[in-house]
Amino acid sequence: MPSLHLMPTTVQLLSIAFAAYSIWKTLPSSEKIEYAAKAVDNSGTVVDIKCKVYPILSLQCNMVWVLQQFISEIQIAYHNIRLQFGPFNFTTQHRWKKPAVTAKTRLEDRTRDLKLDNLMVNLHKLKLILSLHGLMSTRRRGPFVSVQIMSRWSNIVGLNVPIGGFLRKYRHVFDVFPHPIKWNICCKLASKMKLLLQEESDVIINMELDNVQRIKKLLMISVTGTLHIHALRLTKQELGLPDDFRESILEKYSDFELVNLEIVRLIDKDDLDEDLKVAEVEKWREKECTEKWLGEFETKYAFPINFPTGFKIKAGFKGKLKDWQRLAYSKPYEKEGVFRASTRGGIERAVDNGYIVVTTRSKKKGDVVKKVRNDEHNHEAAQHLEGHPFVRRLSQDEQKMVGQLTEQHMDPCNILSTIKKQNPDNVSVIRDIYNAQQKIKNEKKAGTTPM
DNA sequence: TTCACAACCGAGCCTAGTAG
DNA sequence: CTACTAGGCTCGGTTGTGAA
Repeated sequence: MPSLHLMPTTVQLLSIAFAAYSIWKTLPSSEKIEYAAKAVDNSGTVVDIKCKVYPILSLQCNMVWVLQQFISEIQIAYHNIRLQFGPFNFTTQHRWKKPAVTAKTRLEDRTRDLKLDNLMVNLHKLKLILSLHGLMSTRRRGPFVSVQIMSRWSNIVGLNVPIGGFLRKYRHVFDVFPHPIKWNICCKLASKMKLLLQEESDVIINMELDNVQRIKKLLMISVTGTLHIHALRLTKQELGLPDDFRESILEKYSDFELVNLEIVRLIDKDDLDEDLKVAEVEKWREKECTEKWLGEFETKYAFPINFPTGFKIKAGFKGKLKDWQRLAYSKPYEKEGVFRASTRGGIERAVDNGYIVVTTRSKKKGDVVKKVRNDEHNHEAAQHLEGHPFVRRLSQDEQKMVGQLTEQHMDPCNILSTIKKQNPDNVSVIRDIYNAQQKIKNEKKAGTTPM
């Protein structure tokens, strides 16, 4: 059946059929057999519906069957009067069902990278297991924990299935056994998993020198030459740093200096090995130049790009990609001069603290929006984070405060300044206060709506 | 028949744009 | 400054499918 938004007449047809059905079902049985009615369509035209609904058997008189009868009759009627959209009814407002953006259409539009999807699923499982292991290792009584106690950790680790099933599912990780004396079910790490954890900690110890190089490179990229230790802590898993990297690396090696408890600095940045200042991508570019005979113009700012399986390349995409690959940007180890980000091809490209920033323009009704949000994208390290909605988010206490101050009829701008006074680190903007007020109002409305 | 996995689907949250 | 809404995103539950 065609979708409604493509067939506007179907909307009218169905609405008239439903109207006819709602009258028909209230009629006594004797009048139901031969049913005649007049329905009025959206344009005001009266449509005669004569329909024989027979035989009156309960099985055949269900809603769908009767509606089918009406629809076929109305189709004939419509054909006869030739109701069409046009000057006759063009002043009336028609609202078509807009194409729904559902998970289905989203999935259809998306190019799935199954490898990455699987990787993320497995990573999620691994994190769950590791957080369970972390909780298990905090127990003092021994190398095993009662499953009953573990079941209380479901909320802590974010487990949404019963713990018993989860432990049984990963038998190679968890060893479930009855306690020899108490006979309650206990759990300990399987020997295979213990070996894996030991192997991982050995690898981390052996990687110490690599980790030193890695942190050095990060500090070289940093515009100020310093890094927050908390930032390193947040990415320690990705960087492969040990838990005690502050003591075992930052304090141990004389290349680093702790400015204070939370900031680390690189000593004698200029005396560093020149090889360290070469990004891996430069090696790839050199290879491209020599192996593919590409010019410097083509490869100077290019990056290796891999598309997920099944990625559909649209017409003109390759050309745009080629243009984008040529856009200049400040390289991470270049400190001299400030580069002005180009806006050629509707795409901006710049390096922000060592990360590549790519901004594509939003499109509306097929036209590219000409507005450039920030023409000077290349800038020094952001001192304020208002541009990032995540850091602007109000805490629960602050949201509560917005609610209380709104009830006291305080102006949003004053609410904002009050919050900022209480918490000088707060980087929220007036927009966030409006949104918070809107949210509170919606919550109140939902509470008063009779269900 | 059971189990694991992939695909599907919709609810809900949040941000930001826009008209008035 | 408010009200409304589009769009992006995540999450959790359900359904379909194929292998053991």
